[in-house]
Amino acid sequence: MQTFYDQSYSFRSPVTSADRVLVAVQKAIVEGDIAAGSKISEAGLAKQFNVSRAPLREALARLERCHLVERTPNAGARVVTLTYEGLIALYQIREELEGLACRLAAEQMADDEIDALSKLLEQHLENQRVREGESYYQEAGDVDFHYRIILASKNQYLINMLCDELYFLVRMYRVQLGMNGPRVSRAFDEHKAIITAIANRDGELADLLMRRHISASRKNIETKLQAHKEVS
Amino acid sequence: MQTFYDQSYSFRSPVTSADRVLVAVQKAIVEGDIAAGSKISEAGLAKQFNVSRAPLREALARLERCHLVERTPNAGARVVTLTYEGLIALYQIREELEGLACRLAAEQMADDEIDALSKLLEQHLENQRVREGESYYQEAGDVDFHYRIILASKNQYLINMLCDELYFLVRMYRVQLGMNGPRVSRAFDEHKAIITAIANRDGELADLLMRRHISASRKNIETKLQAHKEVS
DNA sequence: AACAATCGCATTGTCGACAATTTAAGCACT
DNA sequence: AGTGCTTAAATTGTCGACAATGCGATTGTT
Repeated sequence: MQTFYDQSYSFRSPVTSADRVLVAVQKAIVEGDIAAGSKISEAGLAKQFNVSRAPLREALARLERCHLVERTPNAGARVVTLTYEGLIALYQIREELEGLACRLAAEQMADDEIDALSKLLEQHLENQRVREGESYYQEAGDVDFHYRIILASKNQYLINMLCDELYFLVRMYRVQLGMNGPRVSRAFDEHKAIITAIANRDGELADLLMRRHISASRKNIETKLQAHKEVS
Repeated sequence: MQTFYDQSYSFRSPVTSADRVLVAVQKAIVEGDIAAGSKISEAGLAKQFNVSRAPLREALARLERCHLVERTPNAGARVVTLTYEGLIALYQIREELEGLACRLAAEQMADDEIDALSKLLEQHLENQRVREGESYYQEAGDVDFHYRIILASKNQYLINMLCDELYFLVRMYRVQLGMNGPRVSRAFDEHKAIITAIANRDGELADLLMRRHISASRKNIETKLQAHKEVS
């Protein structure tokens, strides 16, 4: 599938070995293969990926940039922990920035881009029906949907912040706490409404709908996080 | 003067030599001592600061993080150039995020913090009267004002994005394009109105006023940038 | 003279070793 | 037993050298 990921920094094809290590560790953290809250050993990871510590440290710096690890001088790096406060803080910002992205997209998106996005959504709906219950496709589709709108905003800082700095953390919450049930089909409807608003060049409405969409998504994860806390 | 800068990453006291190089190069870029658009030589800068290339590259990675340099793999780093489009994009985001910060501050700021900020503003007004025309103090005062509100939001991502990632670029536009004239005294009035709204716990109004304040600031710099372009 | 390919130089990416700092284990002491 | 100090191991920060890549000049061809 043709995506536009390469327009953002994190999704360019990895050219250097630091790039390769980055995407690998990123995936490992997001999917929980490297446990949340665990300490990261530079020597250990370097050995594991057959690189020296130099490119690994470069990767760590970028992981810090997208809030997946926290580093303290002379003490090393830890994988972040998923907390209620962090989730709220993260989604507060997403509401503002993605709302803005929608407003800008409604103004700047070309007609054929809107058509393409609309078709993409239909396609996702098909996939969803076929692969009922498998949340992976929904996840990828949702990400793709949000990405396209963000890229359509044409604001380089907005693109950088959302696609490179925040989205991996968003995915980490989703992957590790899950998203399922009736929320999935509702998300589709909300996506459709947003596209309609953009197609009508109604930036204000698109903004509002996106904020609600994200707010609803947050509430869904909130309940999961609550359940998760009660267990542990 | 007691500031709260140490709560954000960029303003912690430099412990490692990479930290020292970072703040030095940051200042040099913001103040134009390293020209905008110029290429950065790793070996050259390393020699200039008497460090090896390792900590310098760490510093470069952080400079990229705060959008002061742009790196391309195997080709090196360039200092960013100040453009009209970049200014608009930057301030679009500031409006959203600092508006949010104001809303959160109005909800979460302690009464004595509000008093302190109010007193700080009076103090700035005094300094402003004494040192008429010198924009440095105004600059520092404005930065301090915005910082306190951002920190009061208690949102770690918001604090990180605004204080660590965007503010150096904002300062670069201000320092290199200047801020002066009647805008200075108006900014004071706008600051006062914002504090009043926060003191009244009116988050919605504080949000609106901050957006307007930033919008006005943007317009001011826009004209400077236009004049600057016509010359060159 | 314009263009293409090749070569050489400069710059960036990576490595392994050393220095500095933190952490924790061991020991003395209360 | 618990607490504080001392010391050793482990980890991070830094360095200088080498490898790989990109850029520019030179040369040869049309």
